[in-house]
Formats: sequence, C-alpha cells, structure tokens
Amino acid sequence: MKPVPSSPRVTIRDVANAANVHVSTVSRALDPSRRSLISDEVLASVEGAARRLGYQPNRAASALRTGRTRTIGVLVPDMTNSVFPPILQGIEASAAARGYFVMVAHAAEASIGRAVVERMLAQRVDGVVLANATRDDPLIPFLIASRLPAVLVNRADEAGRLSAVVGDDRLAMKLAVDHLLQTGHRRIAHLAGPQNVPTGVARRQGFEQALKDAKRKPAGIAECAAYSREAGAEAMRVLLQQQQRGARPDAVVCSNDLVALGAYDALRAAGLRIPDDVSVTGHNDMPLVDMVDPPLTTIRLPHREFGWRAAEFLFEALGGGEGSVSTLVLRPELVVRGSTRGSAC
Amino acid sequence: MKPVPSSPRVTIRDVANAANVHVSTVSRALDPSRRSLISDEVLASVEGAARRLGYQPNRAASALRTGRTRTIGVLVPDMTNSVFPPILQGIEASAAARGYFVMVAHAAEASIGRAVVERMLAQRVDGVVLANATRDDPLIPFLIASRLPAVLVNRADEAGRLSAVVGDDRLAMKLAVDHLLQTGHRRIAHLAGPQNVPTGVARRQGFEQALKDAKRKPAGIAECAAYSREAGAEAMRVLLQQQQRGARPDAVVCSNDLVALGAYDALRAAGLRIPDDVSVTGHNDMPLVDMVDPPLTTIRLPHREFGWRAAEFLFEALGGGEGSVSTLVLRPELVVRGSTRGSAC
DNA sequence: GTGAAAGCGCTAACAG
DNA sequence: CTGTTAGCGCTTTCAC
Repeated sequence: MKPVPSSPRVTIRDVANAANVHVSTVSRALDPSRRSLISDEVLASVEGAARRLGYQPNRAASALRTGRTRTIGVLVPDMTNSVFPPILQGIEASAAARGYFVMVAHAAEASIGRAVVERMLAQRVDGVVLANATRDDPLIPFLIASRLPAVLVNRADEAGRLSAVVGDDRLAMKLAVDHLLQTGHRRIAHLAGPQNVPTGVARRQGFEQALKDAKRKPAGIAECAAYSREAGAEAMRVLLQQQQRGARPDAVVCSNDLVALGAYDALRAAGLRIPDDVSVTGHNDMPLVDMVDPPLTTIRLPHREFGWRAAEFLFEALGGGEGSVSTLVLRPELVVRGSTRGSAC
Repeated sequence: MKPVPSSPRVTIRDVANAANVHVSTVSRALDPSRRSLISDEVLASVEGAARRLGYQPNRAASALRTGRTRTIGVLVPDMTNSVFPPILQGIEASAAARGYFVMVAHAAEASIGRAVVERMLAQRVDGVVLANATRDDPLIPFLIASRLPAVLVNRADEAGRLSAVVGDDRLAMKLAVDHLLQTGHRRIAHLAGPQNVPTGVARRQGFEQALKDAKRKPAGIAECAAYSREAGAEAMRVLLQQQQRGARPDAVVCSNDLVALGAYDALRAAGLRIPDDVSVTGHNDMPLVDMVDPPLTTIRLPHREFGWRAAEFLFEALGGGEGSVSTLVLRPELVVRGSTRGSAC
C-alpha cells in the first residue's frame, strides 16, 4: 500500500505541522498569486518553516492536481546541426526564467516525431516547440487535434495553422544575390535545399526572385537531397556537369553553410579555385565557417532569438492568451568574407 | 474543487469501463512487467479498449504514486560548445529507448547549477547527468546529500564520489606528443586548459608525462583562461613573448580545438606559418576543423558514446543496482591532418 | 484570513 | 487471475 518514497522528502504537511497551520494555508502562502490572502504573521511563520525544513513542492502532485507540469517539449531533428543548439539555448533560457523545464527529444523522421509527441502527451507537457517541421508535416494536424499548444521554429507552417519564428529566407537570398551582382558576378547559380522543407522552397524562390528583380536568369539550379556537405558536393557536381565549357557559373548561392562547404569540395575536385573561378555563399553562419579556406561569405541569423521568441509565443498561448496564430520573421544579415570575389579587396 | 483538465483526456477508468474490468486490471494489463498476470482474453479486450479510446497513461499521476517521473535531468554549461550536442544526443537516445525523457538545463556557473538542481529536485527527476563539473564542484556533495542519483560526463570526479565517463586525457596527449616527436619536432609547447576543470589538469599532466617519457622538457606551457579561441590566442601570445629569438617552439599541443584555432590567430598575427614554422594540434575534432586552413591535426573522442554510456550508468543506478561508483575511460584517437609538419608529405 | 474535505489518475498491498 | 481499497502530495471549492 505504501509507495516507496524516492527519498524521505519533506511535504507540505510537514511544513503545516511545523508552522501550526493547515496544509491549505501553506499552499496559499507559498503561491505568489494567492499569498495576499494570508496574514503577515502566518506568512512569515510558514515561510520560515518551509525554509528551515528545506521544503520543495512536489511538482508531480501539483501537476496531477492542476493538469500543468511546467514543462515544455522541444523536438529537434539533429542536435549536431549547429543551428539547433542556439535555438535550444534560447528556448531554455526563456523557460527557465518562468520556472519551466525543457524536455528535448530527437526526431529525425516524421514517423518518429509522432511517437515522441505521443510520449510527450503522456508526460503531460504543457506545450511543444517543433524545430523540425517539414512541408505538410503530418505532426501539425496531429498536434492541433490533440489540442497541445505548439509553436514552430526555423520552419514556418505554410498553411498558417501554428505560430512560427523564422528567418526571412527571401531577403537572405536577395542579400546574397545583390552582393554578387554588385561585385560583378553575372552567371549566378543556386544549390537549393531539399524541396520538402519550407526553407528549401523559400530560399529557392527568394533566389529566383532576386535575379528576376535584376532582370537576370539563374545560371543553373540544383537541388540537394539534404542539408549536408555530401549532398552539397553532389549537387555541385551535377551543376558543373550540366554547364560544361564556358557556360560555367561564376558564383553559386548555397541554401546552407554545409551545402556551401560541400560545394567547396566539388569545386576543388574539379580543379576550380574559390573565389577566383567561382564565388560561393552560404546561409546560417555556423561556427568556424570564418576559419575555413577561404572564409565563407554567408547569411547570419539570430538563432538564439529564434528560440526565445518561439518560447514566448508558446508561453503566451499557455497563459490562455488569445494569442492569434502569427509568424515572426527575423531579419538576416549578410556577412562578407573571402569566398566571394571582389569583396576581399 | 474540480481542477481544469488540460484537455478532456481519457483515463484508466474509461478504459476499465469500456473493457468491463476494474481499473487495477487495466493498470496491470498495460504494464509489461505485470502483463503476465492477466488472462489472454482480458488482456486483448483491455488493449483493444485502450487503443480504441486512444488512452495515454497520465505520467503525472503515476509519478505521484510511484515517486518516479521517468525523467532525467542534464546540466550542460553551454550547448553551443560542440562537444555537448553529441553527448546530449547519446544521453537522449539511451533515455528514449527506455521510455525516459531528458530535461536539459544550462548552468554555465556553479552558482546557477545549484539553483537548477533544486528545481530539478522539485520536479522529481529520477537522476541527473552533469556535463559541467569543475574540480571540487560544490554541486557534487550537494547531489550526494540530496540522494539524487548522478553521473558525470566529460569530466571526472577526482575524489571518486560519482561515476563518470571521460576520455583518456593522458593518452590523448601522449598520442599528440609522440606524433610530433616522430615527425621531427623538438621544441614542443602546451597551451593548457583552465586548471580549475579536471580536463585542463589531466591534459597538462599527460603532456608533461609524455615528454618525460621521451626524456624531453616542455618548450613552454601557458594556461588559457577558458576553452575558447580568444583565450587560446592570448595564451599563444604569452608563449611567444616568453620564448623570444631562436627559442621559439616548433610545435604546440593545445588542450582543445578552439584553443588551437586561437593559436592559429596569434601565430598568424606574429607572421608565423602553420605548419612550416610551428605545428599545432587540437583536441575534440570539432565539426569543420577538417576544413580550416590548415586542416587541424587533433584528437577524436566518441562523444556520443560518452552520452549513452553515462546514461547507462545512471539507469543502472536507478534500477537499484549496486552499481559501484566507477569511471569509464574511453579511448581517444589521433587524427592527422595538415597542421602538423611532416605529416602531410 | 483560515480550516475541512474532496479528489486529480494512478499503483500496490491484500483478499478472494 | 481479478477486484477492493487506500492513498501519493497537492490545490481548490466551500464553510466559518
């Protein structure tokens, strides 16, 4: 009958006994929002007793009673992708400031994501931040149906069903393209990200629009199978093969830093120099891309801010706020380094 | 009296009604370790009802009853330091496989760590993994006193009070030093990590021992204020200043990749070439150090394995295992690249 | 301003 | 094998 106590912890009842009051009084005294109902003397004695005994309210009990665990879930596809750690940091900072905890789970594939969300539902997280939504992610209707408050980060929901925090992909591409045009590049190609993720599509469209604005045509577009170095190298090879002799691009705008570094590999293998023969730009400004050879010109985004803004959206929703569904678009910044010709001079 | 249900969820009682059995029967049927006590017919009907209703056991209730939340905490100093994401990934993979969740919290300073652990205690995590212990970390006695199962990762407890998973820092330094000696380096210096963290001390000792084994003396040792690029650059400058004219080191073994990259900066600023004038080695094999100029010779560690081994230690302890306190030392591997002379040829 | 009492959803002893 | 029963520690009506 008696459950094994994980350790003999002090409960609200112990505090009540020590302070010679009823447990409900202790409960009130220790809740900032109801503290005012308590007389000063009683308040002081309860607080004293609590401190003296080292009382820590049992959140599991409070969760059972109130239905809120003060915990939010975060789904990331891959922590070793360097955009996610700062996002997580931002989310966690925001959560910690409110006394919430963050449960992180990896969900590389959508199929796993479903199972993870189900476990999170069982764990009764108060909400989730999804950092890995694909286009038309089946997780989104599932989250909505289960009425679990959710916010997307880094990838928007095109159908506008959930709030999201994202970078301005079109502007990012325009910054890159305009920089290349201004530095005399004329044959600009694009290594697009996977077209099943929103950023892959948006950046590609941004690239095409930026060239159209300048009344030019792309010198080629190749789609990467993933946001990875290998996929970038492969796509670059495809592009080089398509554009034999003379028609070779003099610049390639990459959808992502890893893709750009893959392009480095393929260009080198083809005997081409960067930026003398071909300029390259990336996207994300990952750590150390300023130390590669040549230092990568890229787009910087405030990833940490992505995280805490997303968490703020979520907490707004948790606070019962109407919190209309909204997408926050954060501004990218071009960081010019040595991988684009005409800029190092 | 009635708590607001976060949403009108289906409880074990609903399943019991649907299957025409008692709740305790449902509880048993749904627990793998007690399923065997149930007849096949009843089992089938309970499982059918549970599936049909979309039943998810409320972990908060189970946590209150059993005292176990199926949740472990992880404290990291800084997720943007690239050693931690793979460690977290390893921990999370191990936890997920057991149906546990991972709460991540950042605790850059020990003072914050204390507060975080107190919140985790309130949240009733079943155990914690500390990825940020300093030497004589006050958190360690605190964890022991609070009887919260804990395991260290990446940094050992020199007093041997808690289990830990670490790399073999002495061997790592020996691999680096021996490689340099074999490739003809004679004046080998060390940029040591901060001496208040265990790895800083161990790597420094390993460096000194490796040279002693070869009957040589260090060409200089400078301590970095932190494991950062700036601190590495600063320490390198100090080293260069100490060893003016002729006595300059021909190789510098760095306690960490970031420190090594800082050394790159300072060496370049001093007009020295890598590796022609000075060879440099790092430690950790961070992403992209193979792409910097020149590619960094460094020590690779199985960080993901650090994580899941640490988690395994923790789950062993949670399983009530005697789990004697033990330190698992994982083997480092030298990765030779272009930053060490004589190796590229 | 404080106490009494009920119950969140689950598990575990005990009885049959 | 299954049902009964008693709480885990907290919050929240309802009284006074």
